[in-house]
Amino acid sequence: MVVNKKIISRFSQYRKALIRFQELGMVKVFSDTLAEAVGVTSAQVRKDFSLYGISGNKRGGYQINGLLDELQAILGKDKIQKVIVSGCGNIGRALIRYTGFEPERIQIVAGFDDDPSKQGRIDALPILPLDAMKDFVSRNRIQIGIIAVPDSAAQPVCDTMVAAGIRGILNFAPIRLKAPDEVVINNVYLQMELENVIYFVNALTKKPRR
Amino acid sequence: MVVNKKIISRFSQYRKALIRFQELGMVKVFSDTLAEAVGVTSAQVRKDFSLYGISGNKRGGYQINGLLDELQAILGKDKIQKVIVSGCGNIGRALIRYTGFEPERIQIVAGFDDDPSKQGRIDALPILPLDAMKDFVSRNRIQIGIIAVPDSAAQPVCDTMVAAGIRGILNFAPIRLKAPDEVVINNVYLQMELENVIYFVNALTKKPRR
DNA sequence: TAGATTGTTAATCGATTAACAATC
DNA sequence: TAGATTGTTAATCGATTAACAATC
Repeated sequence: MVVNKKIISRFSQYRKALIRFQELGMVKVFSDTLAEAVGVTSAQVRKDFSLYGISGNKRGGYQINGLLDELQAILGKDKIQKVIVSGCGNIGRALIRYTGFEPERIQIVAGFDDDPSKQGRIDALPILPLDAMKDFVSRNRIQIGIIAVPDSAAQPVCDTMVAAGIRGILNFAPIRLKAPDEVVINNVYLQMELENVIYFVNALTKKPRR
Repeated sequence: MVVNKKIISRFSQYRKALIRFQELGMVKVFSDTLAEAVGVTSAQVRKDFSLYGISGNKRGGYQINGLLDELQAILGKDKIQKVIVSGCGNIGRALIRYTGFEPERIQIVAGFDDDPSKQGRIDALPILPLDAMKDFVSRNRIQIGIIAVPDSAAQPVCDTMVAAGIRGILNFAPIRLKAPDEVVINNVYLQMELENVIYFVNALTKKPRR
């Protein structure tokens, strides 16, 4: 992968901050202001932008409107992104019902689960057996999938997704998935994130200063 | 913060891999083998261990048992970690019901939500109003909290947690929380993780090679 | 002993930041 | 014009890796 994951995360955060600024009626912004809002240095902001050929005005900062357009395009916000979810247990169902995606133009269009008791519909969203994935994905030209199944099912589900034509996966199973290089995989390891917090809390309480 | 977040994440992963190895009946392991399982270099593994004073045998690798004990201690697995969840909507409820925490000795002991329709119990777990947090936290000596409330409520809930004595927070709200330096905050920005996948999928499909 | 693996040092790599010339 | 901010280069910082002496 050529570009860094972190710069894209920052773009997401810049975007969020800019939307807030815009709502406050602001029209332009300095690298300094944006940096502060996101918690990075102003050099970082300017570097990031220049790396993507985004330029401002030498003394007037950046036009929020134009800047947002550029970021939207980079992040693929210019069109609605359709996503499927595999595994409709606790996490899967929460994601399906999660209201934070819609305003970001991310739309979950179907769930998949082989447990018949979960098939049918969740809030108007069809929940289908895994068998139906390939057909559904190609028919609707889906590129992105979320894996929210238990450990043991994660790799086979991943294989099914890849075979169905999915190009990018957000994985919640605490497993390192094997997939061809051209498939993008991003892992969200919940226990690990929590363990991280626990470690640092323990570390700080043990040696109070240092 | 003195130590790096990434090394702790790797410790979590080493630990998981070692448990798998142990289940396979393995007794000792080489840095090479462990590295492969986690997807890092063997130098990384040895460096990480030596940084924490963990040593192996010059020709016999590492004893899995002893290694696990050390990692458990570092990660705070030597005792059960009690955690509270604030916000019992989609995400909060999913975390409460999530079965992946228990085997990791992470125990969610209460939920908090000011919506009376959510108060009561979820699967035997008490769901209380935020008012009750301070008392509950100090009585049960809780140090860790999860924030799974909508944007606008996140900062006040964070303040409540800090006031109640919480030392570490795992935050799911797409917001940068403000808290005193000694409070550890780890953010899980779900939209951002998905946006990352979307970006790289788009980037790869646009310029197929490079 | 010969061979293999650790532990650590030094080299490399990449990302962040400081600094400043260009310029509006 | 004087002042302020961008865009970029060079310096710094930190993390990863290569390499190898120590040693079991």
